[in-house]
Amino acid sequence: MSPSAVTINDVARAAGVSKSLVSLTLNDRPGVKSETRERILQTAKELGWTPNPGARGLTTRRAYALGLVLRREPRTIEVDPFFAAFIAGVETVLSERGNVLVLTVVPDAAAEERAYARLAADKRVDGFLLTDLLAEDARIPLIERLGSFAVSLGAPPGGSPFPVISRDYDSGIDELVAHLVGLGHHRIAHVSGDERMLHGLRRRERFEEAARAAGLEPVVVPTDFSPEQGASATAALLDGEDRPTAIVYGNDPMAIAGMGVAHERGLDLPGELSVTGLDGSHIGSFVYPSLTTLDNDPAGFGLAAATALLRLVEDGEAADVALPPARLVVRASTAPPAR
Amino acid sequence: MSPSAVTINDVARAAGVSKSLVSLTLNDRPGVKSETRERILQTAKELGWTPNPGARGLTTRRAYALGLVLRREPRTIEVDPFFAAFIAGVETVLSERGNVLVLTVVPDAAAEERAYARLAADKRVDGFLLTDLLAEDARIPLIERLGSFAVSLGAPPGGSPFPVISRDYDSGIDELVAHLVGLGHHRIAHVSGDERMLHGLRRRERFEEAARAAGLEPVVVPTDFSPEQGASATAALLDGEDRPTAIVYGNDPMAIAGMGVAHERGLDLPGELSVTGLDGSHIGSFVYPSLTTLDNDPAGFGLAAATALLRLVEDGEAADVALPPARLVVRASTAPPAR
DNA sequence: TTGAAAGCGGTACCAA
DNA sequence: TTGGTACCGCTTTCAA
Repeated sequence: MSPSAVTINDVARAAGVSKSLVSLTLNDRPGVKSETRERILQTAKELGWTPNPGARGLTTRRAYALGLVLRREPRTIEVDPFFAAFIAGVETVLSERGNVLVLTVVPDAAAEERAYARLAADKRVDGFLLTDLLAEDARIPLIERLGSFAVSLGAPPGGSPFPVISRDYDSGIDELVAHLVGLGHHRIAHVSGDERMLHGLRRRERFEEAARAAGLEPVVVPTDFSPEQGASATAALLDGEDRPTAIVYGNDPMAIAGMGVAHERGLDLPGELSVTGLDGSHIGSFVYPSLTTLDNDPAGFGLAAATALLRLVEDGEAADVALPPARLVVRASTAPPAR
Repeated sequence: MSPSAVTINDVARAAGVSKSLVSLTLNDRPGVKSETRERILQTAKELGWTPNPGARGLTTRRAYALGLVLRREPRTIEVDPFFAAFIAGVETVLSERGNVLVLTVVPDAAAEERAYARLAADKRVDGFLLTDLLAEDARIPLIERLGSFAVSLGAPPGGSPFPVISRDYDSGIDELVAHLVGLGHHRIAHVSGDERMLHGLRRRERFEEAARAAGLEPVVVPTDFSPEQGASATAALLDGEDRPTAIVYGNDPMAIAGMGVAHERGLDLPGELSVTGLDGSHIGSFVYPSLTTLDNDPAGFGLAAATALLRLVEDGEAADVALPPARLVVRASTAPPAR
């Protein structure tokens, strides 16, 4: 009934050979006469047989699966625009290699640790994709201790035993600041994301460097990357003295929330306030004014990360990957300051 | 090294019993003296043993995993705000029962069918969570044919052999229309979502009924649920004659895009145009004006769906579930028409 | 180049 | 209440 009732034995019998030969053939191993090999491949296809990963893993000690554990506040669980495309990128690699993605969403650090430990111990996955990297990320030593593998999006400052997939965002931030300065802005603020996160911190640092290099005194309001805090940071900036004429937000959702606050106060955007996001999202092109931002390539990240991780799992080693640098996407939310 | 090097044999040896007893104990089966049972449980805990799902599944014919296949246009892959919380809800159920979620994102119908077939044939999952239900959804007969299980979010009109998780949205739409009518709106339009999708169609139908019941002539512009089409539908409505004073969008992202278009045309919101979303998203409270919408409970859906599906897989049957009705969330984007 | 048999980590049946 | 053993589907020696 269930189409997969067919096993290696069925194939062996139908092809008139032993299980061993079927196994050797399927795994592209030498030592099978090419006629036999053809016949086996043929009948396997006819029967629609595909090896059972569970049974296979019992001897190969593989799960043929990769894990992604997302930690998100239950209060405001809503995943960044980044992830759908990231997962789709991962998927393109996995599906053509018979692997699968195991996704887990956890509410806090304790549950997170349990999730990694459980997935590794039960051999549910062969390795992990590490996103939202923290400066001192406990997951890296944890995964080492668990005897599993990983790749990280971004390079941990302390170094990592695992491959790193990175993308130059610094030059994009330079460009973005130059763009604003070129428009005539002198008071530029940055509503930064969670600075315990590597990309939040790095963006903040680079923003400050770029601003100073342009002779400006950088103003930074740190947040946790949530729209809420993006909104309150904006309110603080707009209600304070020396109101900025441009605000660079750590991500698009915060920029959108910030625009809401500015509109609420009756400001004309971008005339009285220029805003930019970061990590360009789809919805960013449809708000008013449409959002200037730095693009990102979540699918590219997913593809590179999955490829490297699979390679690490299979060959025991894999190289770091550097993706093409982020690019500036100029839309309608930035303009010369009206003054 | 890897903590899970410990197997049932290790536990049996350490407890001084046979594998069989360990297995019986772990599966809460009768016929084990309670002292022995205690001793086994104790040593299992000490050794940190947890049964290997792959090996287990070999005889039980279970994967101890559920599947979620998402079909998304590669062009504009960005997943609805619904999914993160939905998955988190699923997770709460799965994690405490030693199950896991396998997530797949596919670009088109062909890949989708392959994904279901593969997941089922390879016994990677015991059943599927069906979201974004279509009016005539080919996935239901497909999954039956594959000999697997499913639960669907929403009730297929043709009926379904699988449990249905549903939530009354009709009364919410009635409330929403009544809210607008109460404010004094006479020309209310609906930018509907993809009408091949069950919830898109149902919302449209109910909107029309509610409008007619209030003595209004409903205007509907169908879309595919994307912000793009939300934007272009809005442009068409605003530029046409007999411009509506209120627009009900099929989801929040379209409403946000629509507000962008209205702002771009210099309209004052909500004075000159009231707008509402549907399926309340987090970001919707931070745009300007903050979005009136109908709430949703993605986590509740996830919890109910996973519970029912697991029950179906284990007991061969599970009842339908009706979640509490959607409620109106009135925020700042709706007001009396200025005229 | 091929087949037989053992073993991976469990479950299930049967006899003790 | 217990232990022995066959077996799940596949990979991997090892002999033939």
